[in-house]
Amino acid sequence: MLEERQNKLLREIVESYIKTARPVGSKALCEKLNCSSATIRNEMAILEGLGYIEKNHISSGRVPSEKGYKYYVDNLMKPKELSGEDILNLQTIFSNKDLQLSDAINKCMDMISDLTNYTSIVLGKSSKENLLQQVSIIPLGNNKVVALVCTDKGIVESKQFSVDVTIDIAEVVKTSEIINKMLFGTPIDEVNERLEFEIKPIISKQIDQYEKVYGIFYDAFNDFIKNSSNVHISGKSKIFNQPEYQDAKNIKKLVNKFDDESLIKKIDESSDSNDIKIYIGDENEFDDDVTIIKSKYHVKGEEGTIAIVGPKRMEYDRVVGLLDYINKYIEDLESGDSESE
Amino acid sequence: MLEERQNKLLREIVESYIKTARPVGSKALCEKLNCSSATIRNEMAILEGLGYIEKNHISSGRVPSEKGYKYYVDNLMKPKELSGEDILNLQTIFSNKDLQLSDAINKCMDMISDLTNYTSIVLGKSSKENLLQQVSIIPLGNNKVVALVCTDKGIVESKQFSVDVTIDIAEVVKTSEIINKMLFGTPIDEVNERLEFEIKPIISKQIDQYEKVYGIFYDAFNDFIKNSSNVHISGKSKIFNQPEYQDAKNIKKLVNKFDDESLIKKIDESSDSNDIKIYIGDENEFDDDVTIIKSKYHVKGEEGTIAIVGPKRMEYDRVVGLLDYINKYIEDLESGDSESE
DNA sequence: ATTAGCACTTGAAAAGTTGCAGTGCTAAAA
DNA sequence: TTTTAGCACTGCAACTTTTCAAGTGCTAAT
Repeated sequence: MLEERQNKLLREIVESYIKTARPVGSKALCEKLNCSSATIRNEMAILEGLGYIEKNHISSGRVPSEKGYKYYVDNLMKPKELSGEDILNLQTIFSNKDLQLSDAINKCMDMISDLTNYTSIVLGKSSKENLLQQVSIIPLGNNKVVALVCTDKGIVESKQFSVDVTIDIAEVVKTSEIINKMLFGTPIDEVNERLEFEIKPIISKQIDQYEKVYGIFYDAFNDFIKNSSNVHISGKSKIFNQPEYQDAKNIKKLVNKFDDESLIKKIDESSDSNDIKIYIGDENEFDDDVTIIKSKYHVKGEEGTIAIVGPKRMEYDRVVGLLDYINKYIEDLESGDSESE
Repeated sequence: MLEERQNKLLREIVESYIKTARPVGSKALCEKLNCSSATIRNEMAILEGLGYIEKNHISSGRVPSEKGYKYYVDNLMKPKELSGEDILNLQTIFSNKDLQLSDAINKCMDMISDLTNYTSIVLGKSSKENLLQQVSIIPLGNNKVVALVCTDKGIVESKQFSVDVTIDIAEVVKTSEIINKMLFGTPIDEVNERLEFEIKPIISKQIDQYEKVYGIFYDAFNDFIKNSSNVHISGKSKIFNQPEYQDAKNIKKLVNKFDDESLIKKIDESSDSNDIKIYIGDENEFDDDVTIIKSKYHVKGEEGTIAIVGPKRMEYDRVVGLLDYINKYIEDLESGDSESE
């Protein structure tokens, strides 16, 4: 732990750098700390020795190191109260009852991205905790059918199949009825197992070509699990308004990363707690030059991660404040269950 | 129309510039045209006078103007034959019968984007020519239902509703049955009209709270029409490998445009013909500095636009060749209807 | 422990230097 | 009439040099 004055100094350096993106010199801080620039230089030398701040070159001002940012967010920063306007905006989005929750979250993140000039990401995973409500077969004619899977949370995925001419579509429908009767309420990610061990033996006796019919349902459920993780990114280009993205190389590097869906999906927060987590620079897997602030949400069987991607020189207090607010809102939803028209 | 040698000269200039992205000088073309650099300079002066080529500055080589590119694509260029490898790749994608057509098109465009380092866009509109196959109501409990709409082409959209406690869900289901009986086969964009004038009078007699029940279906169909235009962009960042995107400003400008969905949707080709259309620079609404090559596809009730976005200095012959191939394939599908496992 | 003062360092911006790739024009050759 | 060789000229791009401001560390005095 640092001394009082060092804390204050570090905070001033971090906040000034966040605001201006320019290295901070000793003179600029005289007033704030009520002492001379020489004193500040001495203290700075200490902070630098401890690794909290850095120089770009020998005669430049100081810039926070990753360790410095970390110390700042852990010890010096307080989440910022939202402005009345921000609160109003967010409430407007949430109060729109026509939006499904996931859409409301997406809209919020759009707004945050707009407000902050950072990029925001929502990684929703809807398959977990979803229970099979109903599987339906809709015949289209021309030997095609649509199989659709609906869960108790109202999430629907559909898949089209061309069925072999040798198969009687009535038998496919019959199978769907058996599945509905026997597997209703099964967690969606366990359905295929039960399909194999419980349903297959039954239909093998009643239905010709049961292997092929089985395949249709197997594929449909598989598809559900695969597709139901969805990604929403807002303001991919917002972050490029930040002064660290002035040259082509940095921009391209990041554009490429935003374009790489598998990389984006890795942002998914693995921890269970709903706390806000901050990953600065090297601490995140996505990109060394950014900070990612994430938090998880769980609500009514949907879960996911919301994340803000910004430069390391990010307005930590503000972003944490915003995410705090959203989290609290979602939690209220979950517990209060204040659902009515 | 230009003279023979001028045609040849312009073609060489355009193709050289496309290949190298460097202004073309007179010396470099001596061999190709079998004459001295002085002669070429004279001809160049004429082409410049006519507006087909330009100089960046007084002592630089020549660069094609937009008019020059246009003349090139209209008069000088021949679509390039695809390499065996390209054909193989495309066929592999199309031969995968598990993919719905729209997915296959998306995959193709992904591939083209990879192959060419341009960005490709698919704007699908699936609502047109789609006929109502079935509307289903799946009750979820907790006074919620999912309404889903399926068309004869197998396209499904679903929407969740909280139904008023005063409404009997059985009546909602009953309404869905009436709709299925009466409106089966109705073009999806006409359903809501018939819903109002044919269904509403009927249910008004049979069902309590028919206004609210009506609203559910009305919203569901509306949603279908709204959501069923989908956008697929591949290789948003590919185009930045092109040498014209070396500086931050250009990149940001384009990143912003790719991020603006409403702008992307405007790319939708309005003409009816399936021809390949080329919009160079100012000719397109998207961005002055790019060329967009588009074509429309219609197949089995799905229609849409595929587009390639590249620098004006684009390999026109190759891209046109690729799109030609895809178009031809889609047309075959439509007429031949070669559908079997 | 703090501060004033000073020599020193560095990068960024401005100004200057050079060479090259390409031009237009003229006059001669075909 | 068309083509070509030759030459003076131009502008950029890349490189070097100059200048300047901002900031530092260290020393000695407070």
